[in-house]
Amino acid sequence: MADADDAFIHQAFDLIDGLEGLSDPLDVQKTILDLVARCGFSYFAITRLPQPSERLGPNLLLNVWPEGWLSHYDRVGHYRYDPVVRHCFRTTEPFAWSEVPYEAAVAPQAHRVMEEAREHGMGAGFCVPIHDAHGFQGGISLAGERIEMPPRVRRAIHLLGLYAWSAATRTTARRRKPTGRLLSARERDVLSWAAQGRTREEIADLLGVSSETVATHLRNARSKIGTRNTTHTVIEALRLREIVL
Amino acid sequence: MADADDAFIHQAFDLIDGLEGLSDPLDVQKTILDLVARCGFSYFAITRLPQPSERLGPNLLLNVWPEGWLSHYDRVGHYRYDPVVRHCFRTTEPFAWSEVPYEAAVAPQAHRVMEEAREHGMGAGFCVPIHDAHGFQGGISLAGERIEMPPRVRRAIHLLGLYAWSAATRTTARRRKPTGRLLSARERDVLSWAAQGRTREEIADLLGVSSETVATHLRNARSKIGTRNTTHTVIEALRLREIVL
DNA sequence: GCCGCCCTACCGGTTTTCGGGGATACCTGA
DNA sequence: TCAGGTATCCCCGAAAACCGGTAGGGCGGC
Repeated sequence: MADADDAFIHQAFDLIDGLEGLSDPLDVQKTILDLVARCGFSYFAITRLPQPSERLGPNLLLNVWPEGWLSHYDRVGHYRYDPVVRHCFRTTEPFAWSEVPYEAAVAPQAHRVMEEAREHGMGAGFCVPIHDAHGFQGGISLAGERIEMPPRVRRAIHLLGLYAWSAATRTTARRRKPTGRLLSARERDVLSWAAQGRTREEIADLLGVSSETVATHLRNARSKIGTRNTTHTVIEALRLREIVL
Repeated sequence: MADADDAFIHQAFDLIDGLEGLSDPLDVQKTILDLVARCGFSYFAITRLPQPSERLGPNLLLNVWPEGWLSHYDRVGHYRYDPVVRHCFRTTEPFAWSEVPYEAAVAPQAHRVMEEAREHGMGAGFCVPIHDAHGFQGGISLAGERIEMPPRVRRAIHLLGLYAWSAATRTTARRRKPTGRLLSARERDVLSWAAQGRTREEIADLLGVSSETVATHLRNARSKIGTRNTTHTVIEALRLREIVL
């Protein structure tokens, strides 16, 4: 048994070595699925974190899901209630779906997501959350009818997930649109200064425009993001990654 | 050579298995140092991310540094310029110190940090950044006079670093003070609502106090953090982890 | 018991922001 | 060509935030 585990580990390391050379995301996908099939995984996805208003679909870097699952998931809006997604915000360590705590009584939608996943042939799953300096960014999800994953194999898959993420972002980078910005450059400038506590007059001086212009930019940013005041706008712009720090 | 690598990986996985059972941080420390010594590492540390005004010392979970290095590092304020620390904000992947890009010409302080590390017997190093849902949280640093680390070993150390972080935070949790808060509970409440774009009146209603009280809390929070207005205070409070989301 | 901090509350005056109107000019893609 | 987005500027009244000082009650530590 331990021998089988070690064999798996070594193959996972080989796979990680090989990931660097791949340039087609489909190769990444196939290579990984071949290996993890041994643990009972038939499906998997690598995805970026969608914004609350977005769908999951456009944010998937790679995915092999059961027929119709993704479109159903997006149509019903499961993303907002998926307990696996929620758990990604709370932990940095990988986890099995079965380890995710949720109260079916207080979160019926969460329960429904898991039940429907089961009906689609995903009775068990494993997730590796990905975080960076700005917080949660995405994750790797593996799923199957039933899975068997000894501790050491689990850790190998953890590591594999991290490098698979790197490989997936790298190989899909060029075909992603340049992050469909919501705000204009000037609006982001203004909000960045506002985040530093500057008043309109100060920002106007810093940017070399009139304070009326700054007010207009703030107003337009507010209406674009749909926020209530400057503080709210700055926070949301940060969350939407329109501005940094 | 590959056999030696595989032996290392095998032992690293054994070590990770063993980490879960440890309760004394010094055991964690010794176990890890024993293994990585094989790559030429003599020193290492596991540290939380200090706030810009803080010193590194109190944030170290575990550390085995050369004599006098830490006190020197803190006294000189190296933390603010350390290019290794800076790089942790830019990447999620582990990296060797030698891979950190910095311009000695434009960042003389950064150069000085690296030169002084070398003089203290740390000619080479390796760092595993740790991120969570709130961004960069800390890292594992390994250092030695000269190091040898084949790619597969590097990845094993990557994984080891992640679990060492978990073990270190777990085993040192109880002896850490409850994060010396700057703001009071009420001030944090008020700022959390302000981050959602609420006005003083609305917050007053939500908390069941008068809007004058809310104004006082905001004023006190401002003066404690040293910020210019509510927007600035909310942003800083987020950065200081006084409030979340 | 006193000191410091927290939570609460009030006031008057000043500064800043908000909301809703405008307006002109440029550029880009349909 | 023309619509739509961007960037710039202006006005004004209303709303909100900021500033400073003041103050009572509670609670924990020295």
